[in-house]
Amino acid sequence: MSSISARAERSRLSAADWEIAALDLLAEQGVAAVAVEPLARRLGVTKGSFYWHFASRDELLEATLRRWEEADADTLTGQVDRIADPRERLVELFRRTSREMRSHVIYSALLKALDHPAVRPVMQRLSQRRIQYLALAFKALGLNRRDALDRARLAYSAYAGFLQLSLQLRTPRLDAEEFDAYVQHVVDTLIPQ
Amino acid sequence: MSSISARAERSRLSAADWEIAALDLLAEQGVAAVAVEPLARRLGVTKGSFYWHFASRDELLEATLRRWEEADADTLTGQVDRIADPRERLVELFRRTSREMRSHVIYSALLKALDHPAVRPVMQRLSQRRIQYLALAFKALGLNRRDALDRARLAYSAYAGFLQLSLQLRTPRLDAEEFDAYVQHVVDTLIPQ
DNA sequence: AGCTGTCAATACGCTACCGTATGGATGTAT
DNA sequence: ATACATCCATACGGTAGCGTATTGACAGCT
Repeated sequence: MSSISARAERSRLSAADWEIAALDLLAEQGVAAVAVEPLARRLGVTKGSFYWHFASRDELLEATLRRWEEADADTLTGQVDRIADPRERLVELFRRTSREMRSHVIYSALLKALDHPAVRPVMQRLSQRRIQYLALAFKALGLNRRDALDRARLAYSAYAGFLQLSLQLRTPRLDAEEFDAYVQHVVDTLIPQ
Repeated sequence: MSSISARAERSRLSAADWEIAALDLLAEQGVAAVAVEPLARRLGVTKGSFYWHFASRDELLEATLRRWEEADADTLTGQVDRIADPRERLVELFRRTSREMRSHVIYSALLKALDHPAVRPVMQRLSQRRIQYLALAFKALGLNRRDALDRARLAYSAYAGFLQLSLQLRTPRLDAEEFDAYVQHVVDTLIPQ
């Protein structure tokens, strides 16, 4: 029998469940799509549940971004930090960055919501950290302070811009081979020696 | 006398007036802010007027983008086309691009709305044209087809990314001197010789 | 003076979302 | 078995925007 309810099996939800679902939605449809009622529909509950876990939509957004920043944010640099040779480390960072995906989708979605007061500070911190990391790496390659910082800005801008262009614009998609060639070109152009 | 109405002097409006106002709003607050009722308030009329000139909000958006694409879009390349030396032409293009402003604000706002069906095709055409232009310029500098196209993609990505980062993120703002130095660094890094 | 076309005001219904209030269901401890 | 805390449903009121229908104001022409 049991017309108990549409969604059986799923037990009750925690705040974390909402945050994870919010991040999924964010990745798929952007910050604006992270709305209470759509999320509730997606989770098979009503917003009566939501407002038990969170005080407001903004609180959810902030929690979601916090979670993302802590967990997902800088796994990449961690992965290459053990590479001793500075040039190899940079090259490998570029390579890995070019293959990561989900993280970039979210980053790109957040890039489109920089006017939102909950998003901007997160992205400011993140960009700052990453640019500093790059600047350090370029300094290790022999560039002076000035050039290293400028090169880091350039590389990071190229990264952000490419994301927008390829993920959002769906410009004539590069196939795998073209893409690898492009990454190689970027490496050759932006990394000294 | 005359409590005739709040807004006196202003005569009646044309479709073009609405498009221009829409572009202003777009530059200031992004695509989402181009909404009928706020626009009407701003123009000191009600939407009764709007729906005489346009069938829908989308029609306004498309008209506005068309206007922008035709008028504002590629004035820059036109300005440098007469420079004979290919390297000087590219350098000058970079320099001028770095000083233009309003056009970039709009471009950057549109970059954040690439998921909108009225926006994407415009930006696709524009990016395509600009990347092709850059690729040609790099070929004139002696790069082979492959490298020229990749370099064009890289330069254009750096442009788009920098816009997002500096206009939207309000990252520790570069002052004029730092900015000029950065542009010079970009020129030195991306333009061969 | 009256007609007609152009632009605008008002009033309305509709959708999608936010947030609140209140009560119901279910598990766990006693 | 009862009591409490936890999680959820339902129903409500509010805002902001879209789009429509109807009527009004005014200018130019005849």
